Amino acid sequence: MSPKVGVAPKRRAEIIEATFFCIALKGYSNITMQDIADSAGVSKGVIHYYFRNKEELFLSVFEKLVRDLDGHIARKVERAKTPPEKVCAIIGAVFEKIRENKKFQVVLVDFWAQSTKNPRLMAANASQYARYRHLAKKIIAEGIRDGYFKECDPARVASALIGLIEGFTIQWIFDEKAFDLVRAQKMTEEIIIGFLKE
Amino acid sequence: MSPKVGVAPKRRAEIIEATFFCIALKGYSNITMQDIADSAGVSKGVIHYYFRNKEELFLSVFEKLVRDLDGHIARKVERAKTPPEKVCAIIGAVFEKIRENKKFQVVLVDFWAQSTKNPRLMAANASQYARYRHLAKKIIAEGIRDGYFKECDPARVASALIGLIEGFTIQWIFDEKAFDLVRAQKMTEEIIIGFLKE
Amino acid sequence: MSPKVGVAPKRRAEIIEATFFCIALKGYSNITMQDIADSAGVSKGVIHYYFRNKEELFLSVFEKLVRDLDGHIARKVERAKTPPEKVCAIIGAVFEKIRENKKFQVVLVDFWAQSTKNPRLMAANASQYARYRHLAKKIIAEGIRDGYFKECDPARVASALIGLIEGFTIQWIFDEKAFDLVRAQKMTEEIIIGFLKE
Amino acid sequence: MSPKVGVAPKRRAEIIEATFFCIALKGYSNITMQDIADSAGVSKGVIHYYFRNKEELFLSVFEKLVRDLDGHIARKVERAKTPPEKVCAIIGAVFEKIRENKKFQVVLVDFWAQSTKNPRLMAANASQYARYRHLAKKIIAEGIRDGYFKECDPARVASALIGLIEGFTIQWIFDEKAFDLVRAQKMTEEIIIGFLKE
DNA sequence: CATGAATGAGATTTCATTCAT
DNA sequence: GATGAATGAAATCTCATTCAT
Repeated sequence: MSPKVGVAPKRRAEIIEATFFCIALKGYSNITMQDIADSAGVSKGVIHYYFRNKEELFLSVFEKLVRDLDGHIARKVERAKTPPEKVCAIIGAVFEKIRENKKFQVVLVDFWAQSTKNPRLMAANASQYARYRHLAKKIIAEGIRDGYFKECDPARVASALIGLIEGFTIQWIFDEKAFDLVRAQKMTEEIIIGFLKE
Repeated sequence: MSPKVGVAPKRRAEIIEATFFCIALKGYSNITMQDIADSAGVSKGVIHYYFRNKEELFLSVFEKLVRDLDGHIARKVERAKTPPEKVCAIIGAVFEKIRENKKFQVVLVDFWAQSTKNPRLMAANASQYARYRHLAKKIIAEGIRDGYFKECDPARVASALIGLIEGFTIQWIFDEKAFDLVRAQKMTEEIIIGFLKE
Repeated sequence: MSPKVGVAPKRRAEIIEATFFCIALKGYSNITMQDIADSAGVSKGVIHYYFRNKEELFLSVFEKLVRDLDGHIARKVERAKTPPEKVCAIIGAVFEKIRENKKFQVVLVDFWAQSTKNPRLMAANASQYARYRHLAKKIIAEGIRDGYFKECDPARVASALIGLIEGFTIQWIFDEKAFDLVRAQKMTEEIIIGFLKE
Repeated sequence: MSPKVGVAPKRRAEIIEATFFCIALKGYSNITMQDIADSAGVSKGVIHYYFRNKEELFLSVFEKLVRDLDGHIARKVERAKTPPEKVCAIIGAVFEKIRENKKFQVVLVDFWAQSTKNPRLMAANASQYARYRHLAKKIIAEGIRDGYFKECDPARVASALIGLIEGFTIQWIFDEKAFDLVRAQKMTEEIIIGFLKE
């Protein structure tokens, strides 16, 4: 029957959210704990009460990011029926996420850069992409088996699929006006589905 | 450019080289001027003699990086004769560069991340990709005109080409064993040339 | 004494006990209230309920320490009959205490060091040793009067007695294997009684 | 021909000296780097320029302390001729040091207390006393061999000698007025030499 | 040209203490 | 009585930059 119980998880989430916005705004290594505290509307001490240190906090932000994207992709893929639809679901899920919140990709790139110094982050990045490739590979293999796609190496096409998505979004965050993101998404589908169907 | 150019270009180049290695090793925002001084075998003071400040130095490193890659691509493209060969020259140039020196891409990603905070870097990144897209677009347009490629939007295919290259290399730096880079290069050619030839 | 005494003496005693163990383990100024709370199995808040602040708590630990040792010595001395036996009782009491619990001396040294900053502690330390010297002096004077000991300055021999005990135990806590504590005790008796009997 | 060369060792020594005074004044764990900086008349940064961190600095202070005392004892012992004179030289050296600078012992006790937490300090303390015991043991053994002292265990008497010295000085720093330090020194000689000669 | 000692602002982190529940 | 979330002051440490020599 202790007081304030139940506040903790909410407060944790708030701090993670605030940190996400700060990273998007100023970049991973330019934020101070004070920035985060101000943004979350709490005192500096509170952040260390919930997170052992800066690295722990940032890792939590990254985990939430990945969990969100994973969930979004999974839900979209689940709803799709045929393998081609599922491939498009993956593509659509990522492009949508970026389109609806450009910060998403900005923060992701920041995490990429930090992984040089942080082995845990490096491993997390590696496993994230491995997971996406694995998902894509499974769908493509299924498509080949069921006659939707031509005979090819599913693993390699999976890498290309993930690569094409990331490659487009990267270019886009540096220059939003370079091309239209919706068209980039269609182009991705066209190229990958085109390649798979012959 | 930067001040005091011409005083001792060799020393300048050495410092830039040392900085490049340091970034690759520890990441942009984890290096100290002391790290760089140690790596270059000079005193801390001397770095400030050649570069106004840390940002100036890092920008010089970035400029050199881009200049190197630009030159490498240009030389390879020049040697190619037909548009398809030229497209493959671009692909080959980048993949080769990464393969021969993984640090290259690592440092590049680091610069990407820093551009959130640094408008000059953001602009430099944007213009780099714009330049590559422009080069690719020109070649593709030429290919369409000369009947090598099917009718399509050269700009969009150019974006896809650059995106696919970057997407592959990004995945690779997180996990070298995820796939073979030479095969990724072939896959890129296959997908893009396949798409262009229908 | 301290406020709120009598509210729950058992809880108070538990906290003092836990604090004693923490000091022995990590040292006076390296412990946090959290350490103590964890060790006592209570919440941080409760400590401040029983003790105004950290200093008050630490002083209580010191007081208990001294009270324990005083009682132990008094009981042993009381049981002894002749002055030489009483001198040996003092020696035996302290050595026994240290032997049975090395932490005892470790914590004591820690309190010594803190007295530089804390006048109350300084006074407490001074009075503790004054008390022991006084006790020893009284016994020695009695021994001289009753013909057990040769004519000498009881106060000075008392200082030497206390000094020899402390000097041995100090060396021993730094290196248990330097010498055997039982033999050190015998040596103390031999030297002091030998000196007193000429 | 670089400037300011030669300043470094002097500055290092100054900081060590200032730290020593601060410890004597406020105690090991109550000093801040700012206190030391102020006392040394330099900026906070300078201290970290010369010493990696607080622990490193404090260890340097301790080393200097020990080095000073060691040298002082060695010089006095060297000048003495017979074993009894050498024993008195050890006793005199330590008592003199404390008498001429009470801070010496205060700081030493502080280091003792810190050794609970710091294994390096613990080892240093242990080795310091082991060294003193070894020196005393050698002298006593020599004295026995040459007929100056009665047959006895030199190691145990050495421990007693060191113990008696430390025990006296400890009591004295808590209460200067408890007894006269010169008389304590004489008492130490009387007791130890008395014991050794019969 | 070159050095490296010095600075000082600012970052992370710790922790005794308070207080609403 | 008891909890643990919250505070904020203060401590350690880092580091780009300056500058006398």
